[in-house]
Amino acid sequence: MTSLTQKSKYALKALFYLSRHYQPDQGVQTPVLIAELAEAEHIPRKFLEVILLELKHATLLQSRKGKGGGYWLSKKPQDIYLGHVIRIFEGPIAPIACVSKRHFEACQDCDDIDYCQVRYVMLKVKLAVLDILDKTSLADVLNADDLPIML
Amino acid sequence: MTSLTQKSKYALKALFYLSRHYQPDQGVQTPVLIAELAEAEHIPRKFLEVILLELKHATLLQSRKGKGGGYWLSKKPQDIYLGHVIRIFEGPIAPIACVSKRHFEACQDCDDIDYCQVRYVMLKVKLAVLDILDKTSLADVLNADDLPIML
DNA sequence: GCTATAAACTACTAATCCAGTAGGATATAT
DNA sequence: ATATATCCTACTGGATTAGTAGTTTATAGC
Repeated sequence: MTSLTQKSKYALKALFYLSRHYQPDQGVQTPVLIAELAEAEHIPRKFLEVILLELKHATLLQSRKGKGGGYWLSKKPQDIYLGHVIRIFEGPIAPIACVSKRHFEACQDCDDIDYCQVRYVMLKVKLAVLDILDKTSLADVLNADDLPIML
Repeated sequence: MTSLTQKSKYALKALFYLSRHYQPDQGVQTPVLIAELAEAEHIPRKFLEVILLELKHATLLQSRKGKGGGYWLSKKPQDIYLGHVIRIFEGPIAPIACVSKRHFEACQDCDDIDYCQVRYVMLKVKLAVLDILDKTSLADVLNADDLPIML
């Protein structure tokens, strides 16, 4: 349960990398090469290409082709939320479709959706997850003061 | 992300059903037929067979064959936690293996696991989910006073 | 002991998703 | 023109999901 795909993980790693290279006080950003990013984060290059392209189509990134080209964030790291990123690659963040707001779908086997015990719990899970992912930006994580992680 | 399989959902529905049929003050429980459960909860019968068997092997259920046979809970609904059930069917409840306690595995692409931003966030997600699933029993849900659900 | 009942078990399948890869097309700077 | 670097489409092998089919074993009642 609750598993993150490699694709989403790579996307987040790429965005964190680009966030670290973000220049706050300049309008124009220095592009980062796919090749550089792939090597630095140990992401298969061709796979990363596809991922960055999807992020661009989702308007989180901008790019330029040819010499001096590459990718950069289209907005500030504090304005990019993890929930948004994950939704791009994995669709709705809901353990079950009947608790999704925008992609709601009722279970075929459900008699009374308002009293379904499974739905009751999964709604709580969803809200707890969204409370993290939709409130945490790339910048929040980079500036976190409770690091290193201790399990 | 965070998606529940049909199998887990059916398992939970079956357990809630058996909880409703649990007789608190008696040592001996009245068996419930697979066929009855399948019809009442609209679960494919053969699939449910497999599911109940797995729950039995996980010691959450007991059963008897032949006439007068069926399935019943091997312990009280207040002693069966949702996290346990979900782990039986889906394995570890962790968005990524590097935040799992018992099934820990490091990412191959990770340079410094203690400062990994992805891991940092996914640990928070995991803790939030476990805080619900490992603290909520079947009985807790059946006795919930915040029903019906309002999205 | 025979018969009906009901769970137990093994093995298979079709469809979907995941984690990439291959190869060429297009845009840009010099 | 040429080198550089992104853009785009299509594909592949493996794993997982949601079941189904068919047979075997245990049990209760007569």
